[in-house]
Amino acid sequence: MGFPDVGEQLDLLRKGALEIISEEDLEKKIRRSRKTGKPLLIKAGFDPTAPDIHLGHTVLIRKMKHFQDLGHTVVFLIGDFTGLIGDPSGRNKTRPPLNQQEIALNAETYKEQIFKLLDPQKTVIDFNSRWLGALTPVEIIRLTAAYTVARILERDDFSKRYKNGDPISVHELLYPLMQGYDSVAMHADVELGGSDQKFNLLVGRELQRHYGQEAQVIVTMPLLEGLNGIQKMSKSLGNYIGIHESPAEMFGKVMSVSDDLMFRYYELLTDLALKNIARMRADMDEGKANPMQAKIELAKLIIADFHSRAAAEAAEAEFIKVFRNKETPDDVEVLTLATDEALVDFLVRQGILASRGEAKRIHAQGGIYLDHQRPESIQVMLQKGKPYLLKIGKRKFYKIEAAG
RNA sequence: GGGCAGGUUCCAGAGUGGUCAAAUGGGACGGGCUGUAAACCCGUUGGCGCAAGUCUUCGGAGGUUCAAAUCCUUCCCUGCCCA
Repeated sequence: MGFPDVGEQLDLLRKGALEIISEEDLEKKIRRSRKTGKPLLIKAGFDPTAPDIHLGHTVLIRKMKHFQDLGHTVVFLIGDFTGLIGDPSGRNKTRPPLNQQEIALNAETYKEQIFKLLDPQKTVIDFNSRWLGALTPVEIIRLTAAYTVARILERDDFSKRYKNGDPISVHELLYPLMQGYDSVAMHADVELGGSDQKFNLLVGRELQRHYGQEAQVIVTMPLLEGLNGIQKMSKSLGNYIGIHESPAEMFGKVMSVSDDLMFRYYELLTDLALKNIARMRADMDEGKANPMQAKIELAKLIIADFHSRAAAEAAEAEFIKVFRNKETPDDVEVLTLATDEALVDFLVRQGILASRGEAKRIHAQGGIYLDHQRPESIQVMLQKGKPYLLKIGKRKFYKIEAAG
């Protein structure tokens, strides 16, 4: 069995990609691989410290899957060595080295997550410490000689930081070189990355040429905006949807996205064809379609990828129940009460609210409900043995029951 | 080694002796509205206190002053320039 034809491959690979440098090179490589029957080697690097994949990462993983579906070899590269540096986005500092055990553990977690999209049989997992850790100081010096400071400072975030007078440590300059060397060591044909990786990926091309290899093709994917639609989705910004999250959480988070951002999510997080998405948007603009319904569909598609269709249906039903019909959800966290206690004290002691001040504020704003009523005062005594339904804001529900 | 400029509340960023728990923006949270946890509008955003008020906070440590985020000393960190 051979590979699909060249045009077909290119079409799929182009979908959603921001840039392919260069398409001619890619076409050439695909053509050759078809002729020789040898799959292309696709590289995509991941941070070893954060095996907590969110939807932002899946944009890239989905593209890996496309390559995989076409019969190419996808290498999920864990940057355990480059992780010591931390990609110089400005925020990251040098990280404490992870030990073997931690790395192995993180790798396992990664597998469990990425295999929701990728085929475990066909995915190669590798670690760049295998070759980077084996480099001698002399080899490292030779590597650093292959590139100039001025060129590294061209990198967008370096140049910004440099102009702003923000600190740049020497080891950070090594990051692009190290990542580029990975491509050399692996003889990568294609490297995938987010658009913020473009510079690093290009360095890979140059280093491969420097070491006498054919340059890799780079494919960059857009960065997915986070839930607030402003910054990119990231764990540290707290604007993400993790793929391990419960269907209910995913559903709620998708629904909280603005209608505009919804289309973006459709584009990057589903396999829906672009023209269908465009039609959906047009229908909505003409008032023929309802954005809420489309958002519900999106949420269901996403949940089906990481959980199941059934879980998606259940999450929808629950959402409608709670937020449209304003009923109480099925699963409510149960808290226990051992003795009579004033409401405020209970809220703070349980860690539901951070302080009595916060409790007071929220109460004053009408955000505390006890048995569907806004209590006169947060000093009301909760009586042991009596069941209560507590609601904070629109979406935090608790049942209070007697202890034991 | 020398000179200069900086380090502020979740983030960005004002403030340069009292009127500062500290402008403004972002984020977050609460309310209203709604077909959505969209959009939009309003409000809140250090602790304790019903409140008046009080305590802690502006890189660290000391000091001056009735009074300091604001002045001084020193230490740490960052940037720039010179060597």
